[in-house]
Amino acid sequence: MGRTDKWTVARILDEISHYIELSDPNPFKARAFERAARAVEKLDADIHDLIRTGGLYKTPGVGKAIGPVIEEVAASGGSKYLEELRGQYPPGIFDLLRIPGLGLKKIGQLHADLGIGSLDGLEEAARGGKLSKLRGFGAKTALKIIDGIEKARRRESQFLLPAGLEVAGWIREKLAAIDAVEDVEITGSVRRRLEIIRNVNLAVSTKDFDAIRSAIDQMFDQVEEIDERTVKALARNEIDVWFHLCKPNELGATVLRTTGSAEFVAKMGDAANAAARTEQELFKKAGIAFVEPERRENADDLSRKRRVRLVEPDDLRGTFHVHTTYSDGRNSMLEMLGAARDRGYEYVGISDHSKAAYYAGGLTEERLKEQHAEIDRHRKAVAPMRVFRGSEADILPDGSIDYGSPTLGLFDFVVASIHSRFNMPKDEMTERILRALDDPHVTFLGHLTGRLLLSRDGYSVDYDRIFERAAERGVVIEINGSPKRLDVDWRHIGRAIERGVVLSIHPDAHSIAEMSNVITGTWVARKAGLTAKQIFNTRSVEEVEEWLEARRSLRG
DNA sequence: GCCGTTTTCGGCCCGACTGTTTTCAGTCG
Repeated sequence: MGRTDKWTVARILDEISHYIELSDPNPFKARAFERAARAVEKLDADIHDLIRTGGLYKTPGVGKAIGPVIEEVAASGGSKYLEELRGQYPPGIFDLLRIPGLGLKKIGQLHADLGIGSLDGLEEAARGGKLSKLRGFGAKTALKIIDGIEKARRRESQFLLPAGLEVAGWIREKLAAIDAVEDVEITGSVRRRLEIIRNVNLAVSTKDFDAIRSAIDQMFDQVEEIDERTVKALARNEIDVWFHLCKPNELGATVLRTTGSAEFVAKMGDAANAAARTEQELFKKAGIAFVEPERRENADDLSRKRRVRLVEPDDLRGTFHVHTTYSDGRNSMLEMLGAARDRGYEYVGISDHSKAAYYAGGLTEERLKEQHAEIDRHRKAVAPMRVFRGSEADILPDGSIDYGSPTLGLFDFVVASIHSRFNMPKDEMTERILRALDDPHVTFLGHLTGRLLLSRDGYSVDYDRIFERAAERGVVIEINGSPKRLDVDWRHIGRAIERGVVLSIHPDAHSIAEMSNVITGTWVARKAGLTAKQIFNTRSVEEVEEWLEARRSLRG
């Protein structure tokens, strides 16, 4: 058995905490497991070493009940206590959390009183008027639940881009190993880097269709033959995978046609069917300059005479908006700085949450001092990479920036974001953000709408007024590369550029792995047709320092 | 369940909102 790491331990403690909250009236018991999970995540020492040296029980939050659970998980990889809890509930019980307004307390109540443990069961009870019998469940709640279930069902056939990429990459690798396969290309909305996808598409060139079909049959349980050249299969994570088979000299056309979009392909006309082994060759034959897949949502780019070189991840020379364990990040300051340096960055901006973001472990002024001292201690170790001290500071309901003036003056940069009071009317929300943009401490405007793809709509704001003001005040607007945010939406970026806004690609990283969110972020910029020059963090460290210095002089 | 100490129970982390209440519980960030 492999060595259990601290993340496994934390995950199990979190799951136990969830189960406890379902049934235990004492909220502090569940919270104790959660706190222990967070404490384990933040451990510097190896968990096995800690147990051996007796340090485990000195960890704050670990006592005589949780301690043995951690020891068991570390030794065996599992927990009998957790197994026992799992046995008391149906396996899909936590699916119900996808319904807005339902938390663990209410889910526990639904299960205890009505035996509900799945979306189907919940829907039946809600439609049958059974919920009103429960304490705390009224008419509005029943309506909200029915609405929530409908939304959840619609989302069942939609996936975030990374899920599609993972499946597509895995299948491509398997297919490429088959002798009869000449070539295989990922196509469809995944190739267009659309933020939400419905299926995965692959174009497979071969001289032996039968061999490919039987290989696909062996790879999947559910396979459906649509026609002689098209096969549909269901991947493990429920994504539909379409295989488009073709002869080698048809690959160019098949890749083009199955990449889409439909509008783009239609505009290509007969050229889309030309014989070619690659797409590049097909474009050449048609006398059309190659259009990047990200730019094929509509046909506009086809008619352009010249193509611009779209920004690429390697163009980024640094980034901002990186979290650490000082607030809700999972990796330490040094680990995150190391991750930035490993990407070859000239600079990185650390920005943990501000103190109003209490739930995210926002930093008090005291902790801020400690953080700045730690940054100073690490400067040499990560040189020549430059470290900027920042904050992801809350835009408070009145549009002022958390911390206020003297403290804000300590930062090299500020990412101003909204984390509370999401449901303000559009006008008020717009005024709130406009006021934030007026604050000379603000360098970047963070995730503009606060949307969470497939789970939460963003708040409504007047984009054009925001873009105008940002341009006027010289505030850079963030492209948040987190795959579940991708905020601002690429569809709005053109309007920002027209008004003179500068954009910057940030990972909003809460772990080392999430530093690669800059890549997803770059795709957003590419979909909007942006070049490296239009992105703030393609600038050199000297240029960025100069810009930040100029901003500082505005603070008066 | 953990913690601390005023040693053996009582407190534990916030604030707004919503829908259900008639004084509050649950959700959410």
